[in-house]
Amino acid sequence: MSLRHALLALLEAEPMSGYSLAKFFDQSVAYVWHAPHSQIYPELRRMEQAGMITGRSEARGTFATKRIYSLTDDGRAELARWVEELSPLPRERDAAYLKSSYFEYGDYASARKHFEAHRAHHEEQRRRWEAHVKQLENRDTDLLRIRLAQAPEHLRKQVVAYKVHVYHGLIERAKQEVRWALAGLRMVDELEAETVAARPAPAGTPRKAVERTKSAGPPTRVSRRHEPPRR
Amino acid sequence: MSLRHALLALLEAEPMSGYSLAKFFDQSVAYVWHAPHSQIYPELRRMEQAGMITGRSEARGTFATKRIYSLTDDGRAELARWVEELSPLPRERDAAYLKSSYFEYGDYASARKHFEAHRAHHEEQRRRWEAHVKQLENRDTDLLRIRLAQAPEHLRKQVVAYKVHVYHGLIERAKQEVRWALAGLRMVDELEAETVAARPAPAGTPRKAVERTKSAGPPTRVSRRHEPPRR
DNA sequence: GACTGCATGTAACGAGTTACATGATTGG
DNA sequence: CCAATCATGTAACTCGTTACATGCAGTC
Repeated sequence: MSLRHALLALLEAEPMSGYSLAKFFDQSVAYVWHAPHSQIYPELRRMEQAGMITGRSEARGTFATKRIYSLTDDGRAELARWVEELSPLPRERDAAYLKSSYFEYGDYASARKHFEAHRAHHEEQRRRWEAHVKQLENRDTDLLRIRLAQAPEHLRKQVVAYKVHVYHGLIERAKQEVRWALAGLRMVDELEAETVAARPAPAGTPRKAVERTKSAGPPTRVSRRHEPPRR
Repeated sequence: MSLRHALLALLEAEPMSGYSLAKFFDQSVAYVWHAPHSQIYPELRRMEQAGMITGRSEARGTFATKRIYSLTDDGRAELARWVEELSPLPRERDAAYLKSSYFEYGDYASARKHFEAHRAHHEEQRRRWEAHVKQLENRDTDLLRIRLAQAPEHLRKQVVAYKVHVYHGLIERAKQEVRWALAGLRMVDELEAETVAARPAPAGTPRKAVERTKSAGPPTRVSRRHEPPRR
């Protein structure tokens, strides 16, 4: 139930409406745990039901109202409990790596396209995280300012340090993914070079022809060969 | 829909029952994408409905039967399509890092406990992946042998290479996570040392006493401080 | 005859995604 | 008055988790 606890942590900084919560969420927690507003509003109602937060309606303009939620003691206790508690680390589930395991069902161009996209994605992520960690280090986000203003002096250092450490971790991860993608691209080059070497084409033959050069063997399109196993 | 395509890929190697599928799954794909059998059986039925696989019932002993699924041409096409297709990389969602961002709500011991568990988990993962990649490199798993026996010669190298690359990536990731956890532990030490320095205890005072040494200020247990925000 | 492995499921729930939907307020 | 932004939702669906449930087959 990470969403719930992320919301508790945000409300610990300051009472807010669901809308502001969603805004702050996008600018902070969402870098680590994404959630759309359609998940936030109902969760807030469930949390209120469970007594972790209370909402009071506040006027907005003449006719409209908004609902401001604040933490209850139970909510604070739940937040503390969650932070203490070791949660089981999730099972591995990585769609990109799964697909990469089966690139032999596609061609070299496809493998390259995927590794290239992987690289681009994680470079972008890295940029975003680096920008954000810089803000954190300068204590330059709205949320952090609020939090620091409230935290007792001896905790301020920790408030920043833990978050910075998390973002450094994310950045290193992103770098690792970029390295992995680049190594993947090099690997594809090598595999292709070997294919070419194994089937030497007459000088000047365009690269494309590689697919169907040898005449030996059955018509071997890449994904053929599917008789039921003889046993 | 990664589960579906993982199953297609397994069936591409050899027709199998749901049960064997689940077994092979656990010994291969599950290192990258975990799924329990309760998810596999219904998915197989849906895939049959969709025409990607066909099942025939086969006798087992005198009374029992089992259902053996094989890929159809549509299934093969779907597998090829999926491998070609760029799927959007998933949004970040990391419960452990999220919680780490808020370690200031717990005490140093709790932060240490978490980083320590993180380290242990990823060291274990690394061991498992290293063992598996060794098997892959030696072409020493049942599934890989089947696959290699069927694959046209020019694809064999790729079949192994892509998988090995994936596991190398996972191993590097695990190492990175271990480094992150260790850095976290060092950080906690530093934070605690600073706390001690800021509240100098009489020489000879045992470390434990740090928590309640100074008499100035309110009774400040490390994880206290949860009055509603005064403003 | 008991235990282990083979074989296949259901049901309830929780979490997350995408799309649709509506209306008030504020500032230019 | 129009657009952006504040504000709050619902509905349908997919995916995944956990627990419960059943029964045959082979072997010691």
